[in-house]
Amino acid sequence: MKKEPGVFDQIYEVVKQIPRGKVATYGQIAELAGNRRWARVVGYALHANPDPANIPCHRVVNRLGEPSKAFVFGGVNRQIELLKQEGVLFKDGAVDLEVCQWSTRSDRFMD
DNA sequence: CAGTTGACGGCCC
DNA sequence: GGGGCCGCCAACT
Repeated sequence: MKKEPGVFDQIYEVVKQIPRGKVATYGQIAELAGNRRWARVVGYALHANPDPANIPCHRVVNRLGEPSKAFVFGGVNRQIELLKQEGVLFKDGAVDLEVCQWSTRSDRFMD
């Protein structure tokens, strides 16, 4: 009985593909998952986060580059600190998307 | 089965 | 410039 890969699974796939030291926005994940309209679904999917061990939800931020309040898994501060440890640049509590927003294309150029 | 919600995004006022 | 509303789709109750 295999469960069909629902929208959630597709989103998880994308999130798991986020390289260390980078972050992605809900909208971007939704788009990579197949539809950018899933932005809300993405939030829901990460909220469910059935496998946080493989789903770096802390690398997922809103379009502002800030983790949501509900992100709190020990403190929003905790999340930011973790990202900083991965090499993510921060801008007054928010991720510097200009530099750390994950891009499938830029990732190729990273070499 | 139907209604409500939801860790968002974008546009309008 | 800031705030509010709607829209999208799926999952949850």
